[in-house]
Amino acid sequence: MKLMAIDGNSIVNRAFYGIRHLSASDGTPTNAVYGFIAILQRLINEESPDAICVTFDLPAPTFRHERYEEYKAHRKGMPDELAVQMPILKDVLDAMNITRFELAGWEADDLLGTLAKRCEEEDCECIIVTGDKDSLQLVTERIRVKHIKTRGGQTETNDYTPDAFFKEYGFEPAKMVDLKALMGDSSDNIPGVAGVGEKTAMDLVQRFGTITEIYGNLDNLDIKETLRKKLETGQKNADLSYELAEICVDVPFDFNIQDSICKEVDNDKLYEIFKRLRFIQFIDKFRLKPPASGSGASSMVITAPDVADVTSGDDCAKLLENAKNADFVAVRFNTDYLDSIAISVGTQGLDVFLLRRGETPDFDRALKVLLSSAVKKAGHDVKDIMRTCLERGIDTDGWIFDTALAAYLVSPTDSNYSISRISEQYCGYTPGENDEEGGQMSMLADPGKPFAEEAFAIGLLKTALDNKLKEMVLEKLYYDIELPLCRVLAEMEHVGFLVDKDSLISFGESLAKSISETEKQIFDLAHETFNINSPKQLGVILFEKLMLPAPKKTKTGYSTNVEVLDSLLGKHPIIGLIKDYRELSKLKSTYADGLVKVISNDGRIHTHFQMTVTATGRLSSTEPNLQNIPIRKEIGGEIRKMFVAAEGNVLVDADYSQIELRLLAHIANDPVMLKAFEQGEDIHTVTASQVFGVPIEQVTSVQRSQSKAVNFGIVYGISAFSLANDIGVTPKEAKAYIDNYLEKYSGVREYMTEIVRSAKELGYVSTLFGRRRYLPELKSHNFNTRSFGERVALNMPIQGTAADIMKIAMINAATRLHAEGLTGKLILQVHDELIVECPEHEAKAVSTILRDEMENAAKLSVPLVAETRIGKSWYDAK
DNA sequence: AACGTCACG
DNA sequence: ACGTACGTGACGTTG
Repeated sequence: MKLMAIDGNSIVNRAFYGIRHLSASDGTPTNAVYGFIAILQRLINEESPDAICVTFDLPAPTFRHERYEEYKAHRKGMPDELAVQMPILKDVLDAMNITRFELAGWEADDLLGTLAKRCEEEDCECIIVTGDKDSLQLVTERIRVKHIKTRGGQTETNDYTPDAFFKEYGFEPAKMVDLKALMGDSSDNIPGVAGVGEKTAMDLVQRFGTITEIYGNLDNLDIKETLRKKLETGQKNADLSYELAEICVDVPFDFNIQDSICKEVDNDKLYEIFKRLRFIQFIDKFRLKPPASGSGASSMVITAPDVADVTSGDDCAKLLENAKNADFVAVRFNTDYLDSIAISVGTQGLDVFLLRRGETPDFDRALKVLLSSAVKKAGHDVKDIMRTCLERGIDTDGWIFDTALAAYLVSPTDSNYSISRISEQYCGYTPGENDEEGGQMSMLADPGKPFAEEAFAIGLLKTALDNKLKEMVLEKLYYDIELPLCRVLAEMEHVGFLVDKDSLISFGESLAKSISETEKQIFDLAHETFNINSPKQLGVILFEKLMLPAPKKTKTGYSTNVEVLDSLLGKHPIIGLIKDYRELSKLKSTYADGLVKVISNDGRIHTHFQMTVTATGRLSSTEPNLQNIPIRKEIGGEIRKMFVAAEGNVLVDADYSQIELRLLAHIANDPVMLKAFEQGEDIHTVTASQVFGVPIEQVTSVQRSQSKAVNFGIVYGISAFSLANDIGVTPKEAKAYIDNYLEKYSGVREYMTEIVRSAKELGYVSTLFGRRRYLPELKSHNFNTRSFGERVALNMPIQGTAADIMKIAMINAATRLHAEGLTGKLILQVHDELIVECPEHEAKAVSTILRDEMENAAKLSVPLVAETRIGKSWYDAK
C-alpha cells in the first residue's frame, strides 16, 4: 500500500507563483488551481499511489476573527487572487473524490507528520509532497519526501530518501529540526540563534549532532569563542525554535488509510467545474464526458449541425443562389486540394452543405462561383486559401472575414488559433475532431462531418468575433489592413524569390571544405576529436581539459556562446577557430543546405508568411525563414548574392530609416528628438552629443556607437545592467548614460512612465492603429515577470506601430504597382524592408512608388524616410 | 521535446 | 535582493 500525502498549502503556493495568470470566463483567477491539478496529475502518473490525500492549514478560530474565512485566507499574507482560489481548489478535490484534511489549530505539516507516522506503523509506504523543506525531518525508510520546485513554469521534483537526504545535508533527517533550531527560518517566524546562519548551523549539526548534544557539551566543543558566546546567549531561543520547528506527529484526528484509497472522480461535477474554469485540456486528460442530457441547460448549448450532401444539380443551384443572396456564408475547404467544400449559409438554418468533387454535379463550376466575388465569404486562414487558388490559376475574391485573423487581433499572444480552439473559446461550441492542424486532413478523401462542423463553427465565429472587434475598436485595423493584406501576402508567397541554386550548392561545398579544415585544426589543438556542435562536449574540452576559466553557466552546464568565446579570445588559439567553425557550420546547415532543400521546381523559394504569430503585429516567415538571411558578417553576405532577379529583371529594395526611433519621437512627442529628425540629423550622433554633452562635431565614434546602443535599449525597455553588458561599461556608468538621456529627452521619460501606468490601468497597450496586446504580466507577483511586462509595455506600441505602417505601405504599394500597369511584384518583406522584382525598365518607377508609399503610409509629426536601391541580387540592392 | 546557439529586424 | 533588453525561426544535440 502506497499513500501520497500532499501539503495543500505549500503546493498551491508554488502553483500560484509559478504559473502565468489564467482566469475563468467570469474573471476569477485560476492559475493556482490549474497548477495544482497539473502537478497532481503528473505525480499520480509518476507514482501511481494506491491512496491520496491532501492536507491544509487551518488555524484555531478566536473570538477576534468574526469573519473567520477571510482571516484564514489572509494570514501569512495570502494575496486575494490566491485566496479566492482556495475554495475552488477544495471543490475540485472533492469532485475528484480525494480526501482532504484540515483541523482547526493545526498546520498542514502536522497533519502530514501524523498521518505519515500512522502509515508507517501500519507498514505502508508514504510519500509526502511539499514545496517546503521543513517536512524533510519526517524522512525515514518508509516515508519519502517529494520536494517540488518551480523553475520558469516548469516543475521539478526532488526525492528525499534517508540516503538522499544524508548526501545533501551530511546528517540524518531527524536532525533537520536541530538545524532549524539553530539557524531559524524567517518565513516561519522561527528565531533561531542570533548570529548563526545556514553555514554555521550546518557545520554544527554535521560535526556535533543535535542541540542536546551541542549544549550538553558546549564548553568542550572545538569552535570559536565568539560562536560559543552566541550559542550561550541564544540557548533559550534555540530551545524555543526547536519546539516551533518540530512537526507534530500525534495530532488527534482519525486517519485511516483505507478512506483515502483512490476512487473514481465524479464526472459530472468535475466536468462542470473544469468547464467553468476553462480547463479544457483537463477535461480531455481526465477523459470527462459532458453530463448526461436532461440537466436543463441544453437550450444554451449549441448542438452540431445536420450535414447535407449536395448530390443533385438542382440542390447545388439552389444552394449557390442562397449563398449569393446571403449576408455571408461560412466556408471550409481542404485547402491543399480544393476538392471538398463545406458551406454554412447564414446562421438561421443549422444545415451545413457538403460539396465534393466527383459527387456534386458540376463541382468545378460551383467552386468557381463560390470563390468569386458574387459570394461573400468568411473563412479561416484566407491567405492560404488565396495562395492555393493562385497556384491553381483560379480567381478568388469576396472574402469578407477571416476567423483566424480576427481571433489573433482580439488576443495576439495566444499560441493556437485552430478553428476548434477559438470556437470553443468564443462560441462555446466544439466542432468534431479533425486532423488538419496535424497536416493529415488534406490526405483524407472524405473529410466528412468534422469538416462540416468546422464550417458551421466559422459561421458562429464570424458573428462572435465581429462583435469582439467592434468592442475593442479593432475594426479599421482588421478590415483596412489585416484582411486586405491577405491577398498581398498570398501573391508574394506565390511569386517567390529566385535563387541561384547551382551557386548555392557550390558555396555549400566550399563551406564543407573550410569546415573540415577548421575542424582538423581544432582537434589538433584539443589533442582529441569530439563533436564541436555539442555545447556539452565543447564545454568539457574548453573548461576541463584546457582549463580555461568558465565565465558563465547555463542550466545544464557551461555556457559556450559567442559572448563567452569572445571573453576567452586571447587565452587560447582554439577559441578563434571554434568561432570560425560555428560561423561556417551555421552558414552551411541553415543557409546553404537548408535553402537548397526548399527551392521549388520553378527555381524559386516560396516562403510562408505567418500573420498570426507575433505578439506585436509583425509578420513572421517560415519554411524557410527569409527574414533572417545573413548580412551582418562579411561571409554571410555571400548568401544574399544568391538571391537574384530573373533574367531581364532587377530587384528594388526599399527600407525605412530608423522607423522605430522616429515612432518613439512621435509617440513620446519629444521635442529634442522631433527636431533632430525634422532637420535630418543622424540620430545616434545627436543622442551622443546630448548624453555626453559635447557638440555634434566632436562626437567620437565610440560615443556614437554607445549612444546607438542606448537608443536601442530605450526602445526595448532599458535596464542599466543590460546596457552595461552590451556596451562594456560598468552598470554605474550605464545608469549615468540613461539618466542623462532621460534628462535630455524628457518627452521619452514621460512616455515611459505614462505608458506603463496606462498599461496597468487598462491591462493592455496599443499601437497608433489600435492593435492591442494584453499584459497580464503586469499583475504578476514575480518581480521578473512584472518587469518583463513593463518592458513590453514600452516596446510593443513602437514595434507594433512600425509593423502597422509597413503593412499599410505594402497594401498601397501593391495596389499602386498594379494601377500603374507595372508588372513588378513584391516578393519579400523583412520588417522594415520591402523587395520588388521587376523588369529593368520599370526599376525607376517601382523605386519611386515604393519610396512614396512607404514614406506616406502614415502621417506623423516626424518625416518617415525610406531609402531604395536597385541591383541584380539582394546583396547588390542593399 | 527541450535546450543552446545564432541568424535577422 | 531579485536577473535583465524587444520581436522572431531553424538547426544540431541530448534525454
